[in-house]
Amino acid sequence: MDNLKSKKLLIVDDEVEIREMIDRFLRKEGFTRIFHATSFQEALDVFQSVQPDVAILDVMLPDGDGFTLLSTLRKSSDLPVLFLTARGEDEDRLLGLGLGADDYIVKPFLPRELVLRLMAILRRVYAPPQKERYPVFQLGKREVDLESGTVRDHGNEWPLTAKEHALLLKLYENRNRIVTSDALCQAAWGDDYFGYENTLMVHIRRIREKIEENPSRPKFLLTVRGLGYKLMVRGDG
Amino acid sequence: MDNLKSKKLLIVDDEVEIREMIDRFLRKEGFTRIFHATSFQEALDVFQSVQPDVAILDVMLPDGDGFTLLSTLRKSSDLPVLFLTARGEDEDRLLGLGLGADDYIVKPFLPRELVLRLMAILRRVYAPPQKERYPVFQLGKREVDLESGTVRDHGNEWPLTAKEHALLLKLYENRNRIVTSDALCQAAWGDDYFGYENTLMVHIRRIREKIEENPSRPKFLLTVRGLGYKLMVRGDG
DNA sequence: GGAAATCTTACGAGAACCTTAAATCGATCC
DNA sequence: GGATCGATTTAAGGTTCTCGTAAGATTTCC
Repeated sequence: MDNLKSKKLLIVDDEVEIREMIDRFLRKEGFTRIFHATSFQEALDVFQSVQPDVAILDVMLPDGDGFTLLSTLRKSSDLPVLFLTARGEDEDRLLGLGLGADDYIVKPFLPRELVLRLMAILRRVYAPPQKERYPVFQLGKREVDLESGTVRDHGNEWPLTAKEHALLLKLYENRNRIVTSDALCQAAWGDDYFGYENTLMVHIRRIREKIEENPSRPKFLLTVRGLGYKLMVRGDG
Repeated sequence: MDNLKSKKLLIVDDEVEIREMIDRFLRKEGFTRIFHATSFQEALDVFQSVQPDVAILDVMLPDGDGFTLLSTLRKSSDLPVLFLTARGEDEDRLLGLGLGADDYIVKPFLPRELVLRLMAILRRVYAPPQKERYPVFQLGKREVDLESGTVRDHGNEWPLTAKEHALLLKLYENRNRIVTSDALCQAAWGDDYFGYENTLMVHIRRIREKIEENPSRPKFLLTVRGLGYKLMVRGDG
């Protein structure tokens, strides 16, 4: 999330107070790379030289308007743009958004709102769409889907609880290797847990009841006496 | 996008210089099929013969006004229209837009602006309707249509509220995966929400009442204790 | 055989979640 | 500028299910 705040911003507005106000507020919010431009021409120059990641454009500029600037920019880039304007009429809004602006703020506005909308744009454009955050893998006939938190086998389906999910994730991340009981406890309870040893065993048992055909003779989640446990997974790396 | 520039334009204005100026500028922008009319009557004739795709109408004409012309045209067609006028009063604007004009430009104007607004109209009217913005999917017997914001089952139909829509969208975007309560709250309320945990639960319940046959024994929108919720959807990827 | 490590099962506390109703908010219409 | 209606939030009591504990059973290894 915070890497979004290291993106390069370009503010184009001919009014110094507004620019400074925005700049101050954005810096207070954690943005560091803020560039300014006062006019249409200067905006194009700065755009060339700094290659900003997002622009905040005033509609009214001394030597042209923001709409025209946007459509000029759009010929060579798809820079995300937030419009800033005193004119709040619907047509203007349509025009701006039709040209491919990403958002539109009418003056006067709350600085807070500007930041929120800006962050929304940055997230939308630059935040990598997180897919497949959790692994899905096969254990013999059964599929362990940490994505949806279930173990499946034909028609059967066993849901995993939060603790089981955390433990299985840790085990899978270290698959085919020994994971100490300490490491497992840490994964499920955090650093500062001092419960009974037995608690972990009970959870291991519960996991085995879901992933093993015969929980008492485990084939995948194996005990390593004196050390911990290991999850044997073949294939897929 | 460029095929929009092959649309037939009709310019109705009694001042030759203005017509010529617009004509020249539009041709420079790539428009090729531009027709002219000088009066109310001529406009109707040209309209009959060339069947333009969009019209730029001056409000003041020697033998009538643009508003009347528009309402005459509207009897037999829904030709998109951009008004051009020296009178910028709000009533005129309202009158024009009320009659179904698509946009309104006050003289003097930047030629650039005219083009932009014209393109905006053309895009709006002639651009192929962009495909569904929101998903429509099946949950058992019921169809969840986020495009129209309804859940249907045979004759029955349940409308979705704004919050329900936002939550269902987030859930569907992450279908078959666990979505944390935090992520759901963020989707429905934004980053800076500090309401009660319970609020989310109440909304989940409402959604279940619409998408589940037995809301108390959900089959699709499932709770994952300690983690969040998941919407189980089969098929379609 | 005996000690240590691990397994297994059952149960209850309490957290997490559900449910319903009432209060509040907000838009729309007289 | 109220009045009204639906959407949303708050509130409070109820329910369910996870998790941790305990205690006896079993396995392993010397």
